[in-house]
Amino acid sequence: MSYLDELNDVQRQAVTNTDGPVLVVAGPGSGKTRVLTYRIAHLIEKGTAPWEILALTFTNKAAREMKERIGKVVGPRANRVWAGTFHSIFARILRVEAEKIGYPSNFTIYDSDDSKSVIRSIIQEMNLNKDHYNPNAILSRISSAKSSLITPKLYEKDEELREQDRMAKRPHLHAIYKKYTARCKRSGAMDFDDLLYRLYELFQKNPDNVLDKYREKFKYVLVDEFQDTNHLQYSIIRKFIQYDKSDRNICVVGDDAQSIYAFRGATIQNILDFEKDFEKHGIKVFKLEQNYRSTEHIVQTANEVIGYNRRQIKKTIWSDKGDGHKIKLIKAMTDGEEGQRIADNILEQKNRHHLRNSEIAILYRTNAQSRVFEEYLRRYNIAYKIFGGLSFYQRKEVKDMVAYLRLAVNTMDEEALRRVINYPKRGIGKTTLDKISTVTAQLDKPLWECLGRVQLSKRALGAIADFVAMIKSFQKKAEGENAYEAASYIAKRSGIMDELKADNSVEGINRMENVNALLDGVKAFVEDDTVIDTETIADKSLASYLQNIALLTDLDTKEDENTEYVTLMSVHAAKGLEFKSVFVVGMEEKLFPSFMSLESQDGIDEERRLFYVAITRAEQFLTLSYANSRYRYGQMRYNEPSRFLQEVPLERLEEISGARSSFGSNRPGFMDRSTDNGNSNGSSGARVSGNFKKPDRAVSLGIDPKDFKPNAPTEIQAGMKVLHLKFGEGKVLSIDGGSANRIATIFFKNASDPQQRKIMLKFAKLQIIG
DNA sequence: CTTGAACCTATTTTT
DNA sequence: TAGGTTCAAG
Repeated sequence: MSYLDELNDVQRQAVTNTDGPVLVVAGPGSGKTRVLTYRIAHLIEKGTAPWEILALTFTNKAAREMKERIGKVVGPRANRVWAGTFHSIFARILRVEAEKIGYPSNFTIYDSDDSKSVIRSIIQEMNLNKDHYNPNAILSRISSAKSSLITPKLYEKDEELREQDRMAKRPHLHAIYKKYTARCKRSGAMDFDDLLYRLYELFQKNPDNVLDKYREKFKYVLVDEFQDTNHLQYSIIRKFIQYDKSDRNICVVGDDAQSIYAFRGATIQNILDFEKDFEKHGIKVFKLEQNYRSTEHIVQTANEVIGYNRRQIKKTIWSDKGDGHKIKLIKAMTDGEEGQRIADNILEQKNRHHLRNSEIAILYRTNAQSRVFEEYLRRYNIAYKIFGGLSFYQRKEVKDMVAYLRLAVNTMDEEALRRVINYPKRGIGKTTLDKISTVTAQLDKPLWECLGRVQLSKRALGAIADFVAMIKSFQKKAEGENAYEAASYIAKRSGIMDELKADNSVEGINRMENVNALLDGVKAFVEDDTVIDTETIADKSLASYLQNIALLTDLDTKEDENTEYVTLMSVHAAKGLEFKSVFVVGMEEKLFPSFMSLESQDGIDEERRLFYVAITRAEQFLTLSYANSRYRYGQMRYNEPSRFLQEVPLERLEEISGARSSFGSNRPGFMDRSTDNGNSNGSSGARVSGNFKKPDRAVSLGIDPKDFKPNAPTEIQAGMKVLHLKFGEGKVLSIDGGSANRIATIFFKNASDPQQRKIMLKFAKLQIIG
């Protein structure tokens, strides 16, 4: 079996030890996916039927990738492996079994916006103080309750939780949880957590011995990114595998150091528990410690940094790729300067090291940071792509359209109903809706069923009757026609199309295009005949379409034909990816680590793991940067450099950038490393000295801004001597680019690294001096 | 019931 | 800053 030759010793062990419980601890870049996929391929080669294998991942992308790579070894059989995200696999099982626990099989899946909206309306209904009852906080509280298998009843009885809520001035949280649950149920809806929780409930109650069916079906279970599983997910996994006569063929793969979703209930406790739970059953542990991705400077920096965390599984990640390039640190005065300097460096790397755009990534802690980088990359004419932010399916117009589709499939879907009952405007306003809501709350029936039972004005009654008739016609279409026929009918008849057509603003046209794109997507769904996964029947109904998109995110939209762009994304989003050159920006206290994490050691530890993830994305070049000041919420804020910067080994750091001289000493602002042994972290507040205000560069160059009179951009020509406020005197070496976008390459004799800079004349202020 | 203007509030987020 | 929500007047 040739694929086994592509593995190192430990990897091969992890692949061929197929029976019994296995834990694979896999460092970054250690070939984790390869092990997982080859293990599955190996199982199939040795005679296991693909559909007897269950492989759980966290992202659609990971699942897709896995199937692809299995396919390369075993061929199209790979498609019949039950490989998918926790949510999608469980949803698939629930579609079949939901009625056993009182849900319709065509249940709606609520995304977190829907969940929040439910919570908002409950808060309103209960007349609670909005200042203390923040939907985000409440949802996360409910979510973690579910993830810990705490039902509303248990929550009510749990004094500790209740006390926490009282302390946070939201004593009625348990009541909200209860109502929320009831409301989802009467809407025939499951939120993301329910897809897990209801499956657990199903297995726990075990009607018709449904659990046995799945235990027998799945002979082998594999879990990717095990460190990101929560208690609930592990409980379900145990249901599948941990019982009397089980062979316990389970393999989990994970890295405790890369656990960055604790804020969503993930717990590395699961890894520790796993070892304990399967101790008696001959658990085998394999550690993948060789990093095939990065150079030693990068790997050792990562090792050093993560060493500051408490509690971790012992492992030594190493690389045989040689030292490579040192890690760069860029110090900037402002966020704007940071943006420019990063763009400068990207340009330089492209020139000097011949990197392509696609080999470069800028990673930040928060999505809001992308703006400045966008600005400068655009100026420099470097193609880039921003990931994250609002996804296609979260756009208002798309959600509106989808809400109609959802309603046509499941009229119990209250969130969809509320969303569109008066959009486009049809005279069913707040007052009417309030009256209906009151009745709904009394009867505890789906809102849809209450529409006819409310005392209302003639006008309102008429409007509602029209609306109901319309939705019923949609329902008929959804049942009788394929998804595209139904959807395009609904788009027209609902009035959405007319509403959008009427708006001729740029945004309006954009919205129209988005709805059309959605319809195109439906069409593609109907026409697409590729088999996505096992036993997928050619169900082209609207219901089937909705099931398909509910669990898709942004990344489903097909890749741009042009892939030559610099990647901009949050560190979270970068997990699992790799780039030749990585810029980790905004390395400042209160930003990275985030201010929300500063209160607890656990919080800091998680941020550090996040930093670890960021570092280990880089193959050859790693650049860190921070700014002394940046705009936040429209206000200038001063931040100290991130504590994590002090944890980067000095000897692996390259002192660079024009800023060096203005700092004076070797590592200005950082206290001597020896006084900080990593255990005294808690009281770090005063550790970083405040000497970060650089003298104004212009002043230090001896130029008085008053004497500086910049010339018009068009006057600048190659060969001229010019003066720049920041960089001082320089010589224009060449000029590229068209009239409006002329870029000058200028050599500044007094600037340090890089002395040669490309400057967009349109924006630059240069004075000709000769 | 609809509209516009003041008002408020901000992490990360595989699903 | 930017966006969403809320509130008071049409």
